[in-house]
Amino acid sequence: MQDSSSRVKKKKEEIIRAAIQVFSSKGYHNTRMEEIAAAAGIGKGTIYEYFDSKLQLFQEMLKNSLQIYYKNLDGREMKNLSVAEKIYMLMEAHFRFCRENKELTRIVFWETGTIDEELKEWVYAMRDEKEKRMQEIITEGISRGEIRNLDPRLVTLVVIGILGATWIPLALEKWEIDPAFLAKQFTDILVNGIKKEKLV
Amino acid sequence: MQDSSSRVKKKKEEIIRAAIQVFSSKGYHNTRMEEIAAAAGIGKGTIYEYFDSKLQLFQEMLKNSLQIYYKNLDGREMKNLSVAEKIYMLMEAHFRFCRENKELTRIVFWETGTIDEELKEWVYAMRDEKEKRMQEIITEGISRGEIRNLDPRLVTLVVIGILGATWIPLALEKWEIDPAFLAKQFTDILVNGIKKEKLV
Amino acid sequence: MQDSSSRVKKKKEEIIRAAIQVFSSKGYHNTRMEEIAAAAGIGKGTIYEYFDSKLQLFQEMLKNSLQIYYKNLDGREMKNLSVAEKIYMLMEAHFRFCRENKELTRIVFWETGTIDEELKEWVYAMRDEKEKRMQEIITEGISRGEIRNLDPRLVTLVVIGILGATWIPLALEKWEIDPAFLAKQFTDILVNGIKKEKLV
Amino acid sequence: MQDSSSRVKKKKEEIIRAAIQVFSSKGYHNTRMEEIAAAAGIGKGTIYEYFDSKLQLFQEMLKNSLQIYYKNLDGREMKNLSVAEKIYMLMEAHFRFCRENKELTRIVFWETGTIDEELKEWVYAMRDEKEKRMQEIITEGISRGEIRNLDPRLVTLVVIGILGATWIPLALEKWEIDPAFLAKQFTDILVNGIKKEKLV
DNA sequence: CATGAATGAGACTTCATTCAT
DNA sequence: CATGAATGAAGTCTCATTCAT
Repeated sequence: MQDSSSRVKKKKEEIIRAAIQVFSSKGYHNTRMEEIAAAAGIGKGTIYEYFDSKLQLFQEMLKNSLQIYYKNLDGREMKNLSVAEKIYMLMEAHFRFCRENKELTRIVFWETGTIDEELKEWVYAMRDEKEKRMQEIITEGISRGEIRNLDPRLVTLVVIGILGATWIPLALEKWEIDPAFLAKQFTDILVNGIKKEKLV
Repeated sequence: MQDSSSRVKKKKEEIIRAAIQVFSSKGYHNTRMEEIAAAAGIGKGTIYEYFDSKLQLFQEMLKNSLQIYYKNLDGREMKNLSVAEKIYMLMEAHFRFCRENKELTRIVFWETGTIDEELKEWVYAMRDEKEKRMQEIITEGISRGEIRNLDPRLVTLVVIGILGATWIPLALEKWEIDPAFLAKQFTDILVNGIKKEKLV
Repeated sequence: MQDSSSRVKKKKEEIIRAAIQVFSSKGYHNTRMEEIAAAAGIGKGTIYEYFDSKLQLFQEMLKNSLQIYYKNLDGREMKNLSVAEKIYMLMEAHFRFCRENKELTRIVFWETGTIDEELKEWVYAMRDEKEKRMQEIITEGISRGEIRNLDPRLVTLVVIGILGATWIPLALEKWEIDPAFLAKQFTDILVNGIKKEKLV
Repeated sequence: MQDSSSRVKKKKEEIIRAAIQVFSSKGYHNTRMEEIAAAAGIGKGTIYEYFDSKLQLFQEMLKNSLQIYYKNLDGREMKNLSVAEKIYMLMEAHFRFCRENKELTRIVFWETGTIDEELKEWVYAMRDEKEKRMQEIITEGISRGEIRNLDPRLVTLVVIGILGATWIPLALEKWEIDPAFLAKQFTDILVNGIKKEKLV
């Protein structure tokens, strides 16, 4: 039972891997099930043994990818860090992910139009949670006196925006730039802007 | 001649208006020609009197929308303004556009995947030009001593990012916020970050 | 009354002339009503003032063409001629017609697939009558002792065949050959055979 | 490999068989893909697994049919025969084919309008070759002294004409006549002419 | 379990025909 | 009468999904 269950899980992962590859380069609507099957080295019909439909496969793959992405952001211990350090770590993790997982990145940031209501809710919830956590970081920074008294949502939008604008050159073009450097620069721009007291 | 030409132009505009409506809410692939025809209050075949194909209609509509958007950004005289003022005006124009043209906004920022090579070049050229103009603003600011010695591309990405992150709540959700206020806040965050000399 | 009737007839003839032109070069199914209208220098809708439908226009045109063709064959007085002379005259008339009316020729010999049952009957009747008249010539020749005791139908098929095989190079290619010479040769072959030495 | 390839070939043949049936009775333009599918006892989409388009199916079918027809004419050994005997054999083969393969005959002699440039060349080349071989027979007959000094092209046109005029009653009507008898008669007419009394 | 041949719903597009001007 | 813009029926083709092997 354990055995059969894990074998199934393995096969699903293989298919999802192939799906990421094809979906990310051609988009949902221009991808044919046959192409995914070919990329996975299996027969067309086999996909339907593991997924109900094209849409369900796409959504499972998207969920999967988002989990990997968000897990990547969450991975580190950030308890005792300053706001600047937290933002830096978030950005660095994002940029590195984009550079190292171009296909996943495209999936995560692109085709969010192709999702049905149920998944949409889940995706939005995930996004919201991410934003909420970031807002908490900002809010905490304000209350700790590290940050000027700004609307946390706006600051969050700036951070989200930076991430959203930067994945494109990183994942679509071949912008070979050090994620750490990039994060440092953006943090510098942002933090010196939102920091309450400027060092003289 | 004048007459017939302008009648055709008018009809094309009507169809494009309907196309914006439907495409922006359902996306390219989930939109059927029949729906656009219905939205335009005409018969299915009539669209083909004015456009060669679904793709061509989409592309003409996209080009149209982008022109309106970019024209909106360009509209103002900005010669003798400071960098901060220029950024403010840009943002304010963008936010107001997003609030007032939700459908157009979705078109402009969303479905850029569904474009053939020829149009892709045009779209990218337009985007690049926008980025370039922004970089020039930044670069000028640096040389004028208004801005710290930062990589202009990175600063540009922050601005683009802010615009790109903010259209979503403005055009998809009903975020009723004053564009001028929003622009002021973001400019404040950004400019105080990139400003060379900090007030003591 | 007379006036209006003759004006209508004139217009119909103009349209038919245009129809012959277009149909003969593109065939029935690849011809659009708009093309015929353009060739006639009138509006698309005007055709429908004079003809009920595309099919009816085609059929009227075909009938017209066939009448011209058959009239051309019939034109001469052949009472007191020998069989050989009659065959010669028939062939000569046919060949000349083909050379001088290439479009009509293509219509008459080509698209006979595109005719509905009613017209089909008419066309077949016309053909049959032509064959019958030829058979009569042959039969008369036999009874007169000019021709061997052959099955008139077979001889007729040979003549029909010669006409049917020869219109192609004459009307489709540019075979510039004298119709009289051609008719003379074929008549010679048919009447005398191709064998070199006749057994005494 | 062999297996799958031969299965595909078999299926294509089945579809072509159905296509011959439907195309030959309704013509290219009046035939719907669905009808061919129905005639083949398969679904509409299945045809597209084996042929790219309606046109391609038609052309492959036509090529196929022409090959069968021409192969049928070529089949026999004719080395040491007289011209008369060669013509007889050719005609007999043609007539028998028309009687036994009415549908194929209609295809071969009818719809040659619906072919694109590439295939047109092939069809014309095939036709030309057939005419050329016939001309060679005639030319040889002349040089051997069996035939009068006539233009071989004209004699060829007579033979082609006989074949072209005779397939119609054989394949469209139900002319139940012995092909051998028919060929004998036509050969007799052609070789000896129709004139009763030969001048000594 | 795996497969891929078969399927048919569904979308685009054409063009004969209509009808308001 | 003449027109051509508008129409929608009809036909081609695609591709997600099924199911017999």
